[in-house]
Amino acid sequence: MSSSKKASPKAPLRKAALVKAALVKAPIRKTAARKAKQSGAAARRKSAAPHSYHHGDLRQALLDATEAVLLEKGVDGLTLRECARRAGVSHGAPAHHFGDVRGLLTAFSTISYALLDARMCAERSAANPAPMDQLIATGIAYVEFALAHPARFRLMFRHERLTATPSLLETGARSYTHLRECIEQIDAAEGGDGTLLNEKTALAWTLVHGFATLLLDSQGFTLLVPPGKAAVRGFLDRLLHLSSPGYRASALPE
Amino acid sequence: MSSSKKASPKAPLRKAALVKAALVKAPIRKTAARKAKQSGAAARRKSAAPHSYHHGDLRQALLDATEAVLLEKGVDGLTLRECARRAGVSHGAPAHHFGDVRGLLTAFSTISYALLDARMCAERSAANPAPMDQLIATGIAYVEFALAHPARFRLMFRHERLTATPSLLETGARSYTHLRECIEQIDAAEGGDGTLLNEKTALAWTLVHGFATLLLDSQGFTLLVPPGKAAVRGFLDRLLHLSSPGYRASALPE
DNA sequence: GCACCAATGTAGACATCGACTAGATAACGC
DNA sequence: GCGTTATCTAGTCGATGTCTACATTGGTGC
Repeated sequence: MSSSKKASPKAPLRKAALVKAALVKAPIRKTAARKAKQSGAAARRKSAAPHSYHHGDLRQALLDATEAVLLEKGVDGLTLRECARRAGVSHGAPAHHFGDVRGLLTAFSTISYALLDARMCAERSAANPAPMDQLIATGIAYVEFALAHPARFRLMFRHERLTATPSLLETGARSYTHLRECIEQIDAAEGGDGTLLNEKTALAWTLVHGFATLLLDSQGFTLLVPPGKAAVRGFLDRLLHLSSPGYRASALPE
Repeated sequence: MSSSKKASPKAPLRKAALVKAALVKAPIRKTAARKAKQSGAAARRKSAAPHSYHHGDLRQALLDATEAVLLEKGVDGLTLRECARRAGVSHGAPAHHFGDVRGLLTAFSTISYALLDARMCAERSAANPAPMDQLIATGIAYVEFALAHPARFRLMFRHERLTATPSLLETGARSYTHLRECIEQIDAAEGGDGTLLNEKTALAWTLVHGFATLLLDSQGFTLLVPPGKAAVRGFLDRLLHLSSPGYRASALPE
């Protein structure tokens, strides 16, 4: 039973369940149900606002709970029931908003991609307008998002846990678009003829994604990178500069 | 085996369970247990070899089952009980060899890292001895391992599902060592003074790891890369060549 | 006002999972 | 042979995702 723990706020719920169990299949009395409802609402919302049987904004509450659980336990430690508990709601309630766990994770990932896009936009517009600086700022934004939201970032690429909805694909494509635009700007500034644009875009994406992924998931890689947020940023900056001839090349070196 | 049960290989097992359940706490009769044992062994091994209560090589059988399940269902679809079923053994048996599911996955990952190392060794020794060719061959080996064994590769970096045993860390460090040696060879050939060696190693690792990871886990990245194994290899080759000035640089460009 | 309805939430059931335990069996050293 | 140890079976427990039946609510149409 979901109310098996934490005596105080959920006690009435458990009491109602016990009453029902004792009556064995008897119809739930409305009075008991009403009491359970009210204190349940009290538990789920700290405010003194009037409660109701319905949550009010369960969808957002579940997304918030998802973020909290992801932070604490990672993608694999996340369960639908835990999110429901944190939202102060029964374990079946999320189904009305997200269908199943894939639906919840997909919605959460879509939001995460939008956050990544927002960060890349912000860093890009704050950076020097020189094309290479634009690319570097965009790449750093990508990595810093991953480091700031590791569980979000990991989930975004766990497509076996997600459903490829149109909005997920659309928001997911935006980070690519940013990099692509930067590469095209560099190519134009260098008087390039558009050769190797796919390769150059892939090089930039590969670099920032590989860096973020290894930093998050490889013990050994961490030893290569100096500790501290500023030092990591500086290291990444050097990496991007080391590869900068590749973005300007008009033909393959060597 | 007095009871005729060719219909289902597990019928005798189930029957024995029912018998035991019916007797409720009564000691298991050795005759029934023996029958269950023998046909259980028959189910687990297709050969006509003499069966025994003990599997003989359950550890390897579980690792084989792990590979099969990973191929079919991915890391998240793998369960200890499914591996036990495929090995023809009860669901508790794996605990004696791997402790828990983390132990099984850790052992499997250690083997996978060794396979990656073997592949990198082979490609490296088969390549042109020129330092840059050595690096490119090593990088391609890394990516081709990931593409050939996607579930293995993904598991290797899911450290929240693994235990950092010494052998895992040791085998896991070898791929880094390969890249590092290639970078040092290039630096020596260019008459470098060893500056930026960490950055250059990270650049190479980042590139191949990001490429492999994106190719496996990003729908959008796949669109950048031409289809087909040879085309992917060629694309990666161009990426590595594009970044080649970075490995030779004696200082940061620009 | 008011009856109805779709949306939302609760509670229980079910199969399955990982982990743990007690006990059965086999292999091995003596 | 005999005892010790490793291996395997079967049962149990709490937890999970999903499904279903039912309760509650807010709104819509009359």
